[in-house]
Amino acid sequence: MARKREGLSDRHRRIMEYLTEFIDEFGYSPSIREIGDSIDVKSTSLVDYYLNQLEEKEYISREGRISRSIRVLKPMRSAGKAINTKVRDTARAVNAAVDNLVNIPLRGRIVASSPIPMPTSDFNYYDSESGVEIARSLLPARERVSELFALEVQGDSMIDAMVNDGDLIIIRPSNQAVNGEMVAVWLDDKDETTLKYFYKEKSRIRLQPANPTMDPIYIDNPEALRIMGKVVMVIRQYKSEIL
Amino acid sequence: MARKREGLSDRHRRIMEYLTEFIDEFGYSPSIREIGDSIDVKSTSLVDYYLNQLEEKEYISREGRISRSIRVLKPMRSAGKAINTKVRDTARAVNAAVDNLVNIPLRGRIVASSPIPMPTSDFNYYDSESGVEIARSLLPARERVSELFALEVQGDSMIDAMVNDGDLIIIRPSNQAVNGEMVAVWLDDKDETTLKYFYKEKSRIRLQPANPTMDPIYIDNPEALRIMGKVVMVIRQYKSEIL
DNA sequence: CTTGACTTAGGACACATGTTCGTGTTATTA
DNA sequence: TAATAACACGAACATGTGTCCTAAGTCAAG
Repeated sequence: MARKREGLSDRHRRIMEYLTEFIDEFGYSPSIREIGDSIDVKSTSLVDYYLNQLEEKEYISREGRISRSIRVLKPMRSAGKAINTKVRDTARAVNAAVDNLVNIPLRGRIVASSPIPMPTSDFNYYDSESGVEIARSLLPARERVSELFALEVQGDSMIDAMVNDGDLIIIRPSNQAVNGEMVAVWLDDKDETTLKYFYKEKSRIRLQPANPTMDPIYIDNPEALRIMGKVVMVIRQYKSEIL
Repeated sequence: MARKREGLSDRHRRIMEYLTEFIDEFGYSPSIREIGDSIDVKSTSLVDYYLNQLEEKEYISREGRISRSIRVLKPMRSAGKAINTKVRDTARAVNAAVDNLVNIPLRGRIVASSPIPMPTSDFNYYDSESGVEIARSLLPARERVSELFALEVQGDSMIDAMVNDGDLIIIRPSNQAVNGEMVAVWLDDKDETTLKYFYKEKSRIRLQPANPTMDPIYIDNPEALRIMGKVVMVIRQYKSEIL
């Protein structure tokens, strides 16, 4: 059993999954004792102990002395067993369809100087990673939600794409693009990932920065460019210190 | 006082509004006594009585003996009209939607060269259908959702705030700010609205652009600056032509 | 007027639920 | 090995909270 102070222990993760699913199903949060049962912990104080840690790490929030007041800040769904995965996925898909809510897996960070971490062919990489919840109404009508994934931008290297440190970008994997689409591309010669508007011209490819004050890049050799996916959305959150 | 068995009485309506707003704001349902206070009813039994009627009419659902387990099936806001027409779906779907999704009114466009259209003191926010739906999990924990509104940015004039033409910005009205917060301010001398990080220094105010390559603006006279609100989120959508 | 359905109060009651304290156990580090 | 921090249990406690019983006021119809 791990004893490090950083990160979440297995118990923390199971609690987060239980909370996420419980609230998703019933619409209100479970009691401390119910949480205890779900992770085979007998004493309410221990659950309280874990909940305080989760609150500390800002995975949940709750109001003192108020029953069932837990709110999940970073939803976490269980990967489940291989068998259950499909069921759960369809269940989630159905839910999402009616719900208007989709959960997009957060696949890590993206730095300009390295390639985009793509989904390993392995499919149940939903792992107990936290995801980003998006209202379906914000996405294009027929977007294939199940393919989407999210990345957190690290560093200021994409300011010419009007993307800032800490921004979330939501991407649909694809190795081709239509003119005018915002794509994530890997440039061989520059050894970096950027976000640009894609335009195929007669004999070259033009990559246009989102920032209108900046000049386009021209690529003559189509081999030197690898399209990783299409950018569907960029989300920037500002957390206020005090409320 | 009406005595018809059909329809909702004024009290019913007030309870529904209270429930809708409370759950929208806190993410969990109020207790019977809290509901009682909100409509000036002292006895819990009377509230229970009303809640049973509302449950009978399928305006809410709740679990026996479980605290704060009320779920709103037909959301109702102060304006009086119910929003969302797709409420006829299964109770569960609606619950999830109501709990996890918040609808933020889209109040119009914002141009750098004109002040931010603020909420008319009048309370009928929810009149227009157009709103932006956001998963609650994307917002700060205790954000007072009911105050938020969204604006669509028009023009390229805010690129130094890393905000593009067509972006949605979500704002919480406020006339003051804490150091480090991203605020929407109106600058008297420049006659324009901008989004900047706010820093109050000894004798002046520093407005720092989000774009790290750009220089800050210094304001010596605090009167020349009007804080309109705090920026909570920026959303940029890329619609792809073909799917 | 009488009846009965509906509405309102007040409060007792049981138990659900968050909090806290004391104690013991396990792992990490000095 | 000893010390310390993190983890774990159980029980006592206070109070939050839903339920239910009694009683009474209000209004429409017979």
